[in-house]
Parts: sequence; structure tokens; C-alpha cells
Amino acid sequence: MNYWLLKTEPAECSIDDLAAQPIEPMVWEGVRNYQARNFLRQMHEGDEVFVYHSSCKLIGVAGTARVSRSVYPDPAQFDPKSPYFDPKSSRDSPRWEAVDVVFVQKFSQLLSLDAIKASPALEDLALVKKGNRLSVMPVSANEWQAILELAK
DNA sequence: GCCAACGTTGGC
DNA sequence: GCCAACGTTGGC
Repeated sequence: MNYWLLKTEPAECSIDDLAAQPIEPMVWEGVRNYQARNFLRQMHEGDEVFVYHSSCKLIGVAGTARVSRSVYPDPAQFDPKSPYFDPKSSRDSPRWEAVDVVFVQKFSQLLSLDAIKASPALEDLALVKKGNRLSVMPVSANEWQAILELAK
């Protein structure tokens, strides 16, 4: 079992949107960065993920979800109406990947980016490394536990 | 809106 | 394959 952090803009897909469909999986589409895509490829069914709200007022980890379907071609890349459409991609050789995730929990209080930065246990978290803008990144087992503790 | 820190593109 | 120009991310 592995742990991950997925960034999302809550205006697009928030922890509340996930919570609103506790049974139906959410298609995690639109990742358009090769390094992030390569992490998607390493995700397995059952892996747990932090849902991180970015580009918004309350920045931080809002809750957790679980991978319910491992990697498959991102349907949005084939859809001309989608903002994630990629004309250079084809069904024969898709460029981009998606996974499905299902809601697990919303933290009673969002764990802010400030609190994450202030935690010595999280100083190596990829999220707070200088210049890291990946929307999909790995989280170690220790970091996973540390964040859960801080979110209590 | 600013801007640092990237990633991507395309001419050469 | 180099690299300048350009685009994007995302916190502030």
C-alpha cells in the first residue's frame, strides 16, 4: 500500500464534492505533467491519498480518499469539449492517465499549509520542497501518519 | 496581480 | 541536443 497527495482546486473538485458521492468514484482527470503522470502510473487500487486544496482561500489538506481503480487513459484527453483535451493525443497512443478515487474522510478542520510547514516531521514532504509544483506526489508512511495526527 | 520556479516548445 | 522564449503553477 502506498500513500499519495493529490492537489485540487476546490472550485473544480473539493473534498465536499467527493463527500457528496461516497459510493460513486470520482474520475481524477486532467493531470497534464509527465512527472505527475508517472506517479499516477504507480498508484494501485487501495492506495490512500490526501486531498489537498490549492489556489484558494483555505490552502491545505482537507481529507482523504482511496484509489478505487488504478491507472487508465484519461478520457478527457479525447474530448474536444473538455478543457483537458489534447489534440496531440490519440486512442491508439494516449498520453495522459487517470485514476478513480472514492471519498474516505473529511478532516474536522483543514490542515493548513502553514501548519504543515511548521511541522518538523514534514520537512521532507514533497509538497513543501522548494519549487515543487506537482499535482500528484508520493507521501511516505511516516508522513501519512504525521499528517493524520496533526489533523486530529 | 506579482513573480519564482519550474516545464514545454521550436528554431537552429 | 541546445537554449531562448513562452506558458503554467500556485503561494503570497
